[in-house]
Amino acid sequence: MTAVTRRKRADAVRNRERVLEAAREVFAEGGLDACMDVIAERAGVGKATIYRSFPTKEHLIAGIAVDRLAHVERLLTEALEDEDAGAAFRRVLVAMAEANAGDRVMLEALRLSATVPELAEARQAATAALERLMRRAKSQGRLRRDATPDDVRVLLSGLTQTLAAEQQHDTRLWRRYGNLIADALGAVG
Amino acid sequence: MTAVTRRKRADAVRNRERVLEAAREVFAEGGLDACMDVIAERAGVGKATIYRSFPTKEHLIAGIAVDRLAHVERLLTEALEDEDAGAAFRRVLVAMAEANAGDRVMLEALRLSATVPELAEARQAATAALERLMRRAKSQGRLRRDATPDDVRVLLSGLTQTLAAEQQHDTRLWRRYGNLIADALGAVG
DNA sequence: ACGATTGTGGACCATGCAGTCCGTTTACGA
DNA sequence: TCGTAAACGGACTGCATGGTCCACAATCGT
Repeated sequence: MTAVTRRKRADAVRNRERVLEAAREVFAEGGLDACMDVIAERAGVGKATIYRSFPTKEHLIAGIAVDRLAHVERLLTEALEDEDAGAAFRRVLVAMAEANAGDRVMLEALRLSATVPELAEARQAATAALERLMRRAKSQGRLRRDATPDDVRVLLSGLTQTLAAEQQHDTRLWRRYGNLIADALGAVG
Repeated sequence: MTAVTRRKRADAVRNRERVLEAAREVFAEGGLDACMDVIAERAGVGKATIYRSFPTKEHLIAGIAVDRLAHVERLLTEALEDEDAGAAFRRVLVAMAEANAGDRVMLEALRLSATVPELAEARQAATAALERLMRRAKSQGRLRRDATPDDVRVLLSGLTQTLAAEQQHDTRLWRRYGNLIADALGAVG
């Protein structure tokens, strides 16, 4: 019963990273329907190895989404420092749209937050940050008063799915749509 | 060699209609991933019967999309009669958003227009009508000059996929987003 | 250096689904 | 009414894919 705690083996850690990276790429290219064999191959790893780090495909997807959400939250938190909340809001929207060029995973994956608590938590945090930024922009009269974080999610998510499914990689296009959405929500900036 | 032309059997015609109706319902509820067995069951028909009218699943989907596109084209053509093209444009957008509540098929199906010529044709016609309406709205200064029919498609399509996937049935919500998109494109009306 | 233990990979299994086959049934025309 | 050709339905096939198993290999603590 001497519970000797051994640290995780080096190859295991390395492979987990490789899998995540490969999954990001493959899902970005082919959507969430991409199959596990392809990811394993791209990662240069057996299929079973994936399942040692992620119990199901959904967990793998959620893992990626959690990372991206954390990134978005960081963006939002920084944006809160900006004097001009309207401009900051628009900037974040455009940045998110740009970042999602070729990455259709995150917003599509949010439906898993019912299944994966870790994801639900990350989502909660990001939403809260967005909420704060939007409140500030409204108080400065730079945002439609009835605009909600959910509006952002719905409009961006749809945009992402559609453009990504069409293999659209032109960054200017994504930036343009980011701005259109900002316009829709009445962000002056 | 006496080529006696017999008219199609009544049950065949009836079943084709039933299949289309069932497919519309099932796809609307579960998305295009819904499987053929379910559609057959819902239509009260054997699976093979579906394949007698539609050679592949894609053709079935395209069949539905063609109908809807024809409807949209009618809407657009009527809208062209309106004095105020800006208001008419907004009205059509909202109508399309409303009509797509619970029906995620049409815009998602457009990618099949490469495969099914009939669909490509219907799409072409609808796009042309939309183009005319938008040109008119621009000339009246009621629409952003850089707005394109493709913008409408991308924004609406995304919206549809996202809201429908979330089983959102509140019509007011769809109407609201239709208006948001109209705002994004600078439709004054 | 070496044994205990953790990790690996690819063959394997189970499942779900698009599409086909064929013996049976039904509508049409005379 | 009756013969025939068209239509039917559900069992069946083939395939793709998520997930598991286990004999073997790499790693870590001593």
